[in-house]
Amino acid sequence: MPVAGILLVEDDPSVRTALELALTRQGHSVTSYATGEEALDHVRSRRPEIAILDVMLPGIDGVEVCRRIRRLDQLPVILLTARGDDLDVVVGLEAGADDYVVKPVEPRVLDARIRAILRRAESATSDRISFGDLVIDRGALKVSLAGKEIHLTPTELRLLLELVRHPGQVLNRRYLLRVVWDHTHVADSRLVDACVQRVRAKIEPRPAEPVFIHTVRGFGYRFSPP
Amino acid sequence: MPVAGILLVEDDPSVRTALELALTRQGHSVTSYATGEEALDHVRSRRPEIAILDVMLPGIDGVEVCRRIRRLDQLPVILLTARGDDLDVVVGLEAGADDYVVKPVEPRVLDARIRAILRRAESATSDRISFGDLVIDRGALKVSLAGKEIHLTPTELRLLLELVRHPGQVLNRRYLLRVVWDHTHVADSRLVDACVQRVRAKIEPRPAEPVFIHTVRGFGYRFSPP
DNA sequence: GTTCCGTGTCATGAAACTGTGACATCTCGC
DNA sequence: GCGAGATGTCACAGTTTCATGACACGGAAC
Repeated sequence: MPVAGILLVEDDPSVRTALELALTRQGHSVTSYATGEEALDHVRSRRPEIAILDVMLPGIDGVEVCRRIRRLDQLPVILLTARGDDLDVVVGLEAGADDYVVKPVEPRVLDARIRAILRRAESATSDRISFGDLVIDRGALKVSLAGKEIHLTPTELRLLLELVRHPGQVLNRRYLLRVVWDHTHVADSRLVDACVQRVRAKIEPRPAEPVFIHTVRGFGYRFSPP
Repeated sequence: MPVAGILLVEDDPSVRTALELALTRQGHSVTSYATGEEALDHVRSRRPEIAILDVMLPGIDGVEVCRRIRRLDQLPVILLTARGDDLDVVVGLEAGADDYVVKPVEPRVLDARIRAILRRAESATSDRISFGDLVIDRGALKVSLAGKEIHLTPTELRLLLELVRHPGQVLNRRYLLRVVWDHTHVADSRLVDACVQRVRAKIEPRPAEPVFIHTVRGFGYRFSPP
């Protein structure tokens, strides 16, 4: 795994120092700033591999920094949001963030997310990803199973792609509703379940015993290759 | 450290046997083949955790096997190359190998490389913590003991995660009721105890003498690794 | 208009989960 | 050793959660 050049933006000095220290210990090379302006300069001149932005910043806030970074570069971005601030998540993802992490964050968790995203960014050069018989072509938006092409509807495809984006991770229904469907939906609904069933019916050899999309009772669904 | 399912491909029977024996002794589970074709079949059907490929093979050579494995899966690959053959190394890394080892190889060295790569692969996708034999993956919401996956129900999992979040600290029943259950529960019941008992039954080798979740009489429970 | 497709909702039944309370067992102070 | 209080153990039924299939609605294609 490559040692990453990380750009960290966090205005609280104690949090910033703590994170910088922790990430350095994990083997990353970190540069940190307190404001978005400095960070944007850094992106332009130094080309870091990944940016970690606190959402609440003086001056330009983290989401706006994320948006401007997107205009400059394909740099992966992780947003740090205050606990339970759902709105931030929606806006952040819309601004093009690759992931978000709720503060206070454990260094171990942040490190895991960084590595996952870097790995994802690495493998994103090839638009095709395969899990055994299942091949997903993200460029052509085509899915095939054992060489045979499978037709997925737009919603089904978005759901599958979102699950595949986080292989092995459990994604809960609220998150899926927000990301796969648009913003405001009734929380209590079996909509996600129904869509998962539809995808399973198409990609699972035996939908009753799924090998790709697993149900995690009480939490959500997890994509993990057989 | 997890016991790895290793796929070994080496056409020289004496080298193959020697390596297989050595790796098995180090605690790995090894399957070996003499040709790339058999190996690819194995990857498709059995999903090993890591592949070790000799570069010089009859039929499809090791580098090509590596390339094809890459198309199938994100499986880590170690290439075995003959001494001093620089060209192989470059080609091998281009084919997507994670590491290469020069023959003749000392089992101890090979084992170290294997463990390093597995550790990397492990921490790359998910955040997990381990306490001895007990491994808790908070991203995948999976718990395993001595490599064997353990199924916990939602409440059991929430309880365990809460205890693990505060290792070494005593958490009282009122606190656990509030955090793990929804605050609307009577303080005086055997609820917490029953749930702790259920978790113990699953993760403790000998539930009667717990090594993970300890009872602190009069106060509550404490998670502390053995 | 009609037809077809995509999608959200709902009813149903099966399976899994969980609170409860009775009772057993343990621990500690005496 | 005894007793009281604390904790462990267990079974079971009510509840929750999910899979499944049917259905209705709206929009796009024709």
